[in-house]
Amino acid sequence: MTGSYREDMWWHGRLRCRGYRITAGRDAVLDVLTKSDAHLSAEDIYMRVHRIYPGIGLASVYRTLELLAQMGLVYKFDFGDGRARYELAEGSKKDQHHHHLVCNNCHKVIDYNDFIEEEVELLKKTEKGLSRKYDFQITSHLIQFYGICADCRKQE
Amino acid sequence: MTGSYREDMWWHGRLRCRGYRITAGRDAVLDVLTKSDAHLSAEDIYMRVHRIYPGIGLASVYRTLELLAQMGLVYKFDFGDGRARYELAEGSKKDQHHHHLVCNNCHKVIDYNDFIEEEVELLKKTEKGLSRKYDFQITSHLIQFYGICADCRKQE
DNA sequence: CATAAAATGATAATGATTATCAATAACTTG
DNA sequence: CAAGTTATTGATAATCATTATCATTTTATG
Repeated sequence: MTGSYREDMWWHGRLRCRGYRITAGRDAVLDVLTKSDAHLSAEDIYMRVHRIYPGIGLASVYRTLELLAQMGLVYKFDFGDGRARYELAEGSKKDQHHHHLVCNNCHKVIDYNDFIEEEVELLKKTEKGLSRKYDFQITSHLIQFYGICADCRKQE
Repeated sequence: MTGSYREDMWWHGRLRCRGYRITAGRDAVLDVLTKSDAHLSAEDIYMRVHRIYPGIGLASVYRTLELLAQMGLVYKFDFGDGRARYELAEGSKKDQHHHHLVCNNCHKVIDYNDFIEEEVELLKKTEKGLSRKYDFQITSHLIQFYGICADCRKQE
């Protein structure tokens, strides 16, 4: 009944309609991102993609991630360990909106979605106000908390 | 009447009590940070410090900034242009608490403090809740909005 | 299938940040 | 205040994530 609709192909239209082409490498990167739930670096992604599509080069992974981030399909984060981390934007998957708790010591990241409704509500309002006041077209936001995780506190 | 108290020496105690030494280089870096109101990169700071204290090396600027950030006297930001940006933590100066609006295109940064009271209030509450739930000692937070500034929108 | 344009892989280049290490300066103690 | 201990420094080499280059291969299209 569902015809030829493929759940894992939702991004094809998004790419196509902007003139980008569908390639095996891009498919593989998105596949890895869809199936992983955590904060992968470009190299993490490269290694995972390499297993299912050995032909891919690291540069293409970077290029794809850059493109997807530009399009808003992927979020790019800096958790302070010297390399960017990527995750699929929500809306595309089971994932719910969440923010991050980052350990300044071991750089571990905890996802949380407590208080998210209130946060998002306030952010929406703030966004609207800032947009008008500063004539700025806001497309996204970032909230993170920093500190020391339980494990790191024990060790000292 | 104010005796020998020097407004520009408030950080000496903070360093001393942790066993760090007061040096001309550190003084100069803090001086530059205190007098500047914008988002300087390490090299920006190096160049400005170099004018008043030519002996300093770039590595020392990096080391000092790292130290100050570690101590919480300085905030370190990533605005997406490939280099870290630093500003003096508030509390030390005229500066008021503010957050940032970052242009994804030209990487310009606008400071704002509209809605700050509400934001801070919510953050405080969230912080408390997260601390308990995840056994995480939170020391700071980050909020940024991203989008396209008015100038960049005109140009396209 | 032929064509034009986009995308790729391999790799060199870039550039911010860090590590190294001998020399120097800051604090401490007598 | 001199001597000693140790943190700090400057110069520079090393690191390493990310980008640029470019000849070659793929993709989409008619």
